[in-house]
Amino acid sequence: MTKPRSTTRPRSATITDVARAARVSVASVSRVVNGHANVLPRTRARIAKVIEQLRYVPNTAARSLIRQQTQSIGVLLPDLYGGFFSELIRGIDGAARAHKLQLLLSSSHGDAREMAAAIRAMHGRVEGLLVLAPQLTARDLDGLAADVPTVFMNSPVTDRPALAIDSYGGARAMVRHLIGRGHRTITHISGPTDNFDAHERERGYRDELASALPRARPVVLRGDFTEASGYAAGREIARGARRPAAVFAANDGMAIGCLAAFDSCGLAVPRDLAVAGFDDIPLAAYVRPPLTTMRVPIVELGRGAVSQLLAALAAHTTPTTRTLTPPLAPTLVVRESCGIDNAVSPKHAPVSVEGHDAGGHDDSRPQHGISRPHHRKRPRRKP
Amino acid sequence: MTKPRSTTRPRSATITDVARAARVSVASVSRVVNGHANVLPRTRARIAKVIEQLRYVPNTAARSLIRQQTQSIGVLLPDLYGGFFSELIRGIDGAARAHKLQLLLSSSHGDAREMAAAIRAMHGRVEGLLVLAPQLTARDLDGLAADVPTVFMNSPVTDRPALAIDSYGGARAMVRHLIGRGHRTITHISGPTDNFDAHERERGYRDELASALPRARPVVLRGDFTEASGYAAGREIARGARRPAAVFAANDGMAIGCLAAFDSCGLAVPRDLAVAGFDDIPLAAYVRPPLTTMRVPIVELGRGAVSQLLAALAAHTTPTTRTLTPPLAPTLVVRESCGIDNAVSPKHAPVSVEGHDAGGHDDSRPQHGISRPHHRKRPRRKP
DNA sequence: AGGCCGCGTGTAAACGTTTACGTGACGCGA
DNA sequence: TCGCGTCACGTAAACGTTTACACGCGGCCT
Repeated sequence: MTKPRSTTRPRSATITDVARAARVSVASVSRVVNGHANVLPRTRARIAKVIEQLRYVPNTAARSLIRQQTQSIGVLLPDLYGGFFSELIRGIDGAARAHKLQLLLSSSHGDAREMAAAIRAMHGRVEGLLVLAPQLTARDLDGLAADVPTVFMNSPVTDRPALAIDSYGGARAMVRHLIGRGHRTITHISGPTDNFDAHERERGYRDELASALPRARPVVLRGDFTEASGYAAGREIARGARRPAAVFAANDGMAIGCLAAFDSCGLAVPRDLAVAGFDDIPLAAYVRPPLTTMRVPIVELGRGAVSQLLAALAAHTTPTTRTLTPPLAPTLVVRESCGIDNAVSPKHAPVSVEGHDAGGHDDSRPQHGISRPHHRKRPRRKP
Repeated sequence: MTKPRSTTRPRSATITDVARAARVSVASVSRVVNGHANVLPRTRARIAKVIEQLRYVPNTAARSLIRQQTQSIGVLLPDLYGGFFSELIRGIDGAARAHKLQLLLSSSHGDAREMAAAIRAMHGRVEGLLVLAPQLTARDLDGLAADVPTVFMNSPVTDRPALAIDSYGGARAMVRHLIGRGHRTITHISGPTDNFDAHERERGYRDELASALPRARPVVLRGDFTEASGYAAGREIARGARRPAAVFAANDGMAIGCLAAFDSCGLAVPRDLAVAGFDDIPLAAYVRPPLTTMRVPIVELGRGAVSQLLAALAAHTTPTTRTLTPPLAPTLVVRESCGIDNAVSPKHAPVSVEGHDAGGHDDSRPQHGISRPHHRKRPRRKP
């Protein structure tokens, strides 16, 4: 495959090389590199020139070793599939970059053992950890990353720093909305059994239903957050004897699968039944009909987690203290999939009619309301 | 926010601590840690026990320093928005994990200067680099990561190791397909001007059109790979005087935006006109109508790039040699958005009718043809 | 004029590993 | 019994930095 022109790469220049070439000690070079004040201008210039010539870059390992810090944080995710994770990483990456931190990424962690192994592998490489592990129980999490500062996201931890989306409240809000639109029978498509968010959303659905419509019976189909599982659930609903007035899926992917299933069965949304999702992934505004959903501040979740981690690090504390950061509230985004109000023009640009919190606008996420390319913040680079 | 129980974290155990506690030298501890043979079973056991007790983990920085290797690779992406990147990272992450490599991720690099800065920041932290920079020109790329082994993905490099998707060939295949279905006027929605893939796809469109329909005039609307820009282009097409028979968007996101626009203008796809995309992102099968597109082996692209990098590293060579790895060929995936053949059942599960290369199945990507949740490889963990 | 301070620069220790080499004990054949 | 090889283990150098401290020099104050 490759032409074997086997050129052995030369060892790159060290601080000693620079010192020798500039006829100074390594200390002075170090001072110049780190921008300390007490170096004579002409000495500094001479050293800088040599650095340039030799293309010297300080060895990170040596620096980490002596300084006892790595300038990087670790991110552990269960998976990378779907719109949620890329948005989350975008948020984390942005915040990390702003603080000049490198990001060590690791995904696909099923159970607690895999997660523990990944954490061990990061030991010493990172100052702290960001962990998203909704599939782990409180028991699993207990003592998991005990000796490295860690912020858990969307996890059932009670005694460690954490940051979560208010899935429960969001689900209640959505059910309330659906009931407010007159839907009396609402079926829920839930996420994986072992998933904390899935559990919270289902709980919100059940609670709101019980409190607002005490006589209605909850109906739950189990999915796994994929479009395919939503599709399967949709087929089942369409075939079923008593078709519900509305379907509330625990995430947008399943809602979209559900839309596809209904379409394939000849059911029209929202005419025959309503469909709602959760997360407001970027594509939710572009499916047909546009999807009513709960917008989750994903990018903020990432940013917030980084901030919290930095706070813990700055305090030089073992962050075993429970932070009181309130969960991030999702906001209702009303689109056509649940029926459109008389007033609102039904067939126009995929503009979101914002719910409660119109102020919670996330400026780092591509807007999908505005359609002209030149209105966009910055052009995307890849398909 | 946090209860300020300011517990200063104890310095974690070093190899010296272990050696002292086990009453051996550091050398023996090192031997045990690294699984060398020449240590007596009972000594080994004693040391292992102490390691356990002290929860000793070798300091990565020190190890990197002495071994001159970091066990990690860097990944540089222009952005993280959209289904393409998360799939790519999935592929890279999987391959990296298989080789016990850590992943250092950095995104949002607009121009060559930002990219160079990011590369400098990774110097010494990584063994090699994976760079996806379709927005950089050959000039920009020249000498960019000169002293660290690098594999470029989808970039116009000629003298460095690289791995690319055959965007040009894919575009030609898609146009050929559209023409084969009888469409005589085909409009192209292209990607950003400065994007290599966008350029290649447009070139493929133009060339195939010129060769198969010499009398047809190419029509190109410029987008930026976002759904919003596809939506805008779709509105423009719908409003235009001479509506084309088909629209070929340079990626799926724009095609989906386009579908939304047509729907909002009362145009039916594929009845009134056909729409095709590129990439086959997971959601392409779930929009209405399901999207005909070119499936790009994204996960393989990631895996392949890792393999190539490892090969370069193993050879201890400066990989300034041009690898002859052929570009990865996309495969045509025919769905309903371009009209369905008489034979094929039009309204059923969103099954893809595979094009040429039915063998090129990617087993690590969630299948969207199979709808039952328990058929899935593994459950997804997060919304 | 002598002492002191400040400043630029150099020396060397330290960070936590890995590993080449040395050392002593032990077994075995001559 | 002596010599040699093998084996377990220890000693210390090396990796490339940062930084506390030492040092020498010049200028200012008394």
